[in-house]
Amino acid sequence: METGEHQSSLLMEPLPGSAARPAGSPARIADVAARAGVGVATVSRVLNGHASVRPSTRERVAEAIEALNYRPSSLARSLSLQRTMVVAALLPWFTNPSAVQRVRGIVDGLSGSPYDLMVFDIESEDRQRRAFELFDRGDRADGLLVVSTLPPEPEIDRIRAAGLPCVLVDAVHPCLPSIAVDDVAGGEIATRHLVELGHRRIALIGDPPPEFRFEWSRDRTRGYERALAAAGIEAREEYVREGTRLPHVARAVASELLSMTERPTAIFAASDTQALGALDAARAHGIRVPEELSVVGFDDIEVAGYVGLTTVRQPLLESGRRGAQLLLEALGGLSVEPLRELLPLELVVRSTTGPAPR
Amino acid sequence: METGEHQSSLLMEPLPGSAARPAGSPARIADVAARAGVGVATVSRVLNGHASVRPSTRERVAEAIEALNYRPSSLARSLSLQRTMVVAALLPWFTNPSAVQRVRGIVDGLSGSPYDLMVFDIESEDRQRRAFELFDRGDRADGLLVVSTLPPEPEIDRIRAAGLPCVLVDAVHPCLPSIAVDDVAGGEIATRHLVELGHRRIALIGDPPPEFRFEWSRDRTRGYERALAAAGIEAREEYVREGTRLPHVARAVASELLSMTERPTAIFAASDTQALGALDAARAHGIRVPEELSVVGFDDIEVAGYVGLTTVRQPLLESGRRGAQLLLEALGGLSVEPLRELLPLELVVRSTTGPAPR
DNA sequence: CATACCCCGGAAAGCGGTTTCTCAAGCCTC
DNA sequence: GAGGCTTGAGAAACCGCTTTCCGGGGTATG
Repeated sequence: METGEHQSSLLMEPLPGSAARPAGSPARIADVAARAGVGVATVSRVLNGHASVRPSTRERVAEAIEALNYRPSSLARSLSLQRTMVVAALLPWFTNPSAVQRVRGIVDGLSGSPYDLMVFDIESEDRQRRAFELFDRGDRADGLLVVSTLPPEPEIDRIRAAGLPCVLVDAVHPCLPSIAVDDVAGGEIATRHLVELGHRRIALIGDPPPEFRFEWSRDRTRGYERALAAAGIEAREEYVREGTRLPHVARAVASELLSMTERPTAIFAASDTQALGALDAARAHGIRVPEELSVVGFDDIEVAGYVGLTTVRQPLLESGRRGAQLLLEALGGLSVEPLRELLPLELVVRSTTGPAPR
Repeated sequence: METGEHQSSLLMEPLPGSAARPAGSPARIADVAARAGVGVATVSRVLNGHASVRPSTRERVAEAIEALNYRPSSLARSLSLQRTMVVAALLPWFTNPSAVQRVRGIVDGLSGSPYDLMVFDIESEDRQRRAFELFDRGDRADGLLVVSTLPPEPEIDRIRAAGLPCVLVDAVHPCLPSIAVDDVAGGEIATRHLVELGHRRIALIGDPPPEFRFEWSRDRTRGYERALAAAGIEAREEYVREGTRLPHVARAVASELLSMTERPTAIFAASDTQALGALDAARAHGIRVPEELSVVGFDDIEVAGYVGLTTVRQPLLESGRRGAQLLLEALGGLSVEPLRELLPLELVVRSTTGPAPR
């Protein structure tokens, strides 16, 4: 008796055709094949419109697919094909206004292409690690857009080793193509504007030091210092502050500045978000803008227009679009050199800057 | 001679250990196993901390992993495990402010959980179809959050058939748990506010008819009509307009309203975005707000505070957070009934509404 | 000294597809 | 009517990992 089921395969084989599976689980290609009375290869051929399948056979397969409400597993498909038709965008703080704008550009640049976009948040160190674990082998996505952050060095190695196309947006690395702006120049433009308005006591609110290896805030600071030097103004350490972009943090930092005995007459914020915090703080202190205090931001996010914020505009949307285009080219087989592409900056003067108070 | 290589496997086997592969491709588990002189099963055991592996063996494997810079393919892993540790959020217009806010809530609700979030845009019909093709079998993500849209009916069937946990946010369906607000009540609140200020000629700017099976705009319209009826005000068809949320569209629609011979004294916009468009249009027409025109929005997005827009606040962030929580519960094995959870609404009066002009 | 048991670790069977290889028909031509 | 070519379709290898199953070698026990 026992020996009767030694191999078992012959006994089990006939079953899987119909209701043999846990019932809850979706149909597999084998189920379809069984129902249509053909081999799995044929079903696959029908699915992918490959080669020649006799119309009558195709019909039978189509019916089986319909009847079983079958849809191939995109995961298994990707594994087999070594291709996902997905590109991933990895970005920290992906809910902040400028990031959103870049994503919008990416969506735009990808529209019409056969690739789908997956956006991945890497708010924390932990998520960052996990994001790269998911994507750096290139099996979850065919291409990567890394926005406003730099992958850890080992990840860069892995990405290059895997031959995974990757474009940086708002970040720069010698080994990878990137879309960015000249942050030093940007810092200079903003600061020079203030200098030309007669300001001498100019403060700066920057981002905290490189979490996520994020360096542009430092570059903007360098531009700020350079512009001050050019105007023969002494850079005062106590006028340079750092804080995250969280609204209340930015406000608190600005508030400190405005509480100083010799308070600045102008503030250059490394982002519009922080500039808005500064405006808030000024209002709270009863300081009039721009009569008593000038504020310049950076980015030109949508709100900036609404509140009349003077700012350095960078083409956020364009950066995403361009990054997507570059990535598509790389995916299309064109070899993209680690080119550093710079987008233009532009001072947008609105109503938060004015002549220095005398 | 020919017969010598009949099976080939014995001849080929020894090679894959080292440089046999295309060189560009990342190491596989077999490569690690070969280098460590163990079987793949052992490598897997080491990777997953499973069962007992002799320390010395573990060490050898670890070295091989290190040397080859190996990382398991998350794709293959998911296929084998039938689990991805990823939840997907599908949403249309995911770059619009209220959606962003909800996503922020989702991120928040998921933080601390072992699940990663993938955000997927379904701007167009096409993308929507593709998104569900990717996710409805549950092999790309373990759970779904569908935001501000309703999956097509066949997709809902498939999702349920696959036993894929799915929570709706800002949308309602009898078969799925959902987080939403009472849009009818919301429309009523906004409109009643205007009525109480003495307005009689109250216009409405709503969303275009159900693309993506999106119905709340209609509900808000119903609330608007109900409030008018309650006040004994005749609903005038020409005061009810529709348009997308694109800034210039909203502005154009509002502009039409403001050009009417008997123009409305108040506008209720079905979203803040559209309300902002209306404010823009008013400015262009030289119409003072709120003296000559009152405007009420819906959502209370961040900008609303900055520009002083009166609006009906819905807990955007909370909706995302709650949705994520519900999904996590479902993923944890708790059976979540298709419960319709309603979040509270609140009128926020700022400076764009005032007494009707006499 | 032989037997039982435990600890390790290898072989192999999935997971759900795609694709190559191979072979059986069917058709055409000479 | 036989041989070559095309067409159609199944078997099996493969994508890269997990896990079950099973056997070999060591130690403890009778």
